[in-house]
Amino acid sequence: MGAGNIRNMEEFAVLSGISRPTVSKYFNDPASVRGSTRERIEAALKKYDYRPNIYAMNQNRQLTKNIGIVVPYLADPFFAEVARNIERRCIAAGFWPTLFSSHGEQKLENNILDSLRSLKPAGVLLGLLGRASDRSLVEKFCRDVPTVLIDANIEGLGDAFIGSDNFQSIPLIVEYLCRTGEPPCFFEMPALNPNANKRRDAYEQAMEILGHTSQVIRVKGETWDFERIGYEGGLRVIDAGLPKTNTILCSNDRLAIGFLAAAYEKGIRVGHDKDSTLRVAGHDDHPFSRFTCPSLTTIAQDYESIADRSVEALFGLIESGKRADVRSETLFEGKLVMRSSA
Amino acid sequence: MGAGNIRNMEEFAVLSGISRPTVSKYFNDPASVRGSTRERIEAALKKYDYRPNIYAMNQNRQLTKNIGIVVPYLADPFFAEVARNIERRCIAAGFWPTLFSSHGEQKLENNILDSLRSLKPAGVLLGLLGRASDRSLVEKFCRDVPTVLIDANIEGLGDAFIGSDNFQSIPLIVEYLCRTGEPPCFFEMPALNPNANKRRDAYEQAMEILGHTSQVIRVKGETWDFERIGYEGGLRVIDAGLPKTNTILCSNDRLAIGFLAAAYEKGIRVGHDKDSTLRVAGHDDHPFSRFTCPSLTTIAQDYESIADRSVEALFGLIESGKRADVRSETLFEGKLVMRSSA
DNA sequence: ACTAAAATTTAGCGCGCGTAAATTTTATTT
DNA sequence: AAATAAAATTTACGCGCGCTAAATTTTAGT
Repeated sequence: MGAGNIRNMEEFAVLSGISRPTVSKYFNDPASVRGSTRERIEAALKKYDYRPNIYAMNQNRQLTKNIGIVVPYLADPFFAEVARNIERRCIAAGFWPTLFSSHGEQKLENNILDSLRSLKPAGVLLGLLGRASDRSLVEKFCRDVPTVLIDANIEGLGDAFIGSDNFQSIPLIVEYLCRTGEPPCFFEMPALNPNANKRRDAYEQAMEILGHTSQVIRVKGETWDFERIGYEGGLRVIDAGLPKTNTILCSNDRLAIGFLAAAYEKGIRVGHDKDSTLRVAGHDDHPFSRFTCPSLTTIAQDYESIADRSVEALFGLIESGKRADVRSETLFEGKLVMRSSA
Repeated sequence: MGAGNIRNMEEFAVLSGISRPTVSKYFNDPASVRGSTRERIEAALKKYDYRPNIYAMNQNRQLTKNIGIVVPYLADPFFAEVARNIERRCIAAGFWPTLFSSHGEQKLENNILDSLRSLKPAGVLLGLLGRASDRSLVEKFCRDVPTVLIDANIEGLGDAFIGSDNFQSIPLIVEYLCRTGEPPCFFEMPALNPNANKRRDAYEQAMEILGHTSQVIRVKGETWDFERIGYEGGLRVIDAGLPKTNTILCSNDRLAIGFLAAAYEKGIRVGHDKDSTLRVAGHDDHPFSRFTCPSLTTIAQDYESIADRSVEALFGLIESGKRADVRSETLFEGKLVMRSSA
């Protein structure tokens, strides 16, 4: 018996020998019906391959099973990886995740929030652009929809924040670099989001504690093509004469990838060995950092834990049915990944 | 006047002084109502900020304004880039694109097709896993939903295919490599989709025409972590003694990135200059290929044209209201991008 | 066998909108 | 200005399911 025959839940209910309200209950939560009932429904399901009309389902529901996942820039494999992990967990929990990318543009981010409103999601995992975000618009959104912020911690926004602890990870790698060679200068990322400034501040703090002088390579612009910024910045730095140190800590791996390209092009050997004249380190453990030349010493963020905790936090909100009394912040520690570049 | 006041289209219609069905018509196509009517509705829209309930909208519609975009592996920036371009065009045309990634897994791909069915999309842009796809399931899906295949051309599936012309691009780069140095061997990608075999075949053809002997470095496995495969393959090839040529054409850039990492690690200098002992080329012009060490000579696929043409093809299908009589195949030519690696 | 609790069924309203058919308004022509 | 066609609007109905309350059946425990 094919699919197209069954037009609605009523028909399917008759065919499965169960009343429609019970079938409805089953689709809302299979565990809410008796085992024997569940079996009969599932037997009919295999036989007739019916699925409820999601539009009719969600129309009169105060809350859907939808979950929005928003990332600022999907072409960044870091976010692709985060999104993938989150997606999987949502599906496993019986939700419908929908992935959106702002592609670095405020206009798109605003459109996404608009669309999300229409989707009446049970909750949203929101990776904001940061500085380019429309603060008041996002604020309004967060008031209306249970929201967990990820990656970029915009003060006061959302019911919770899950991200990485820059003030742990940066000192960790700064100390490693100082132990094993010259104290690093810091190649900052564009000030797109709070992570940018936090990482720079964490660097300066760590350097001060260790008794060294900070040295920051500043960056203009607000674009997300970090490789290019790292590359061009690298060329500039190298042409203008290297900083007073042979060690460069990049604010993230994508910058480091660009920087490595510049160094390579300029014939400067990068690495922690004797033959090298420059050390370069990154932050994030970007999926491709294992395959840079040389392989990149960096801080690994725990994608799985971040995804786990984010989804947990959101589900907590959803299940409680109320909004968070206190905005919680969960920061994960990064792990030092020692490879060849520093 | 705030937002929350208006509960449905009826209320909004009263407030705007237009009948509900006309308002409904407006939301379906603003151009379908008289100019004066449109102005009154839009004035009310600014004043009251109402938006229709998408679930109620789509419930009784034979066809929604949804468009599904499916890619096999979103963590690959190539697909992220394709998806971004397609998304933009769909939005511009007033559609609701939804992005899905199979993340390399058949089970996920099947789930996505399942979900898509429920979404009743006007059409789908489908980048299939390829060999890992459930052919009969996809076939069924394509019968039910207007579908344009992208990237991976699975024979007979979908109403149209848009992709790159491997039999143009591979000979192009093979000839370039032969002109400028030793004839290349070919580092194949895992046989995940038709592109894998086509590129290898195109290589062999091109070599034969040029009077050279083909030499293929074969690869086992069916995973999407091409960098790792390129890296491990690179180590193997280098350790076992290089092939009879100093030139390696990789089936795609991600493999090349891994290969470059292996070469670097082994202290082998890659490039087209005199000091180098190895040349490496790729295919696709991956967003990061500009920043490899050395920068990667490759074939650029025209992302924008591919996105344009895919969306055009799908809109054609949607507007015509009927399915394609003949399955069309549109192949875009690649352009040679000469950088430092070969 | 009896009882309380849990699950299911019956019955029926309402959601917010699409849409066909009937009617009115507007634009065009004579 | 009247006639006619075309466009816009109104009337009226139905979609598929959520949800609830009351009635009934089934299950589990004494």
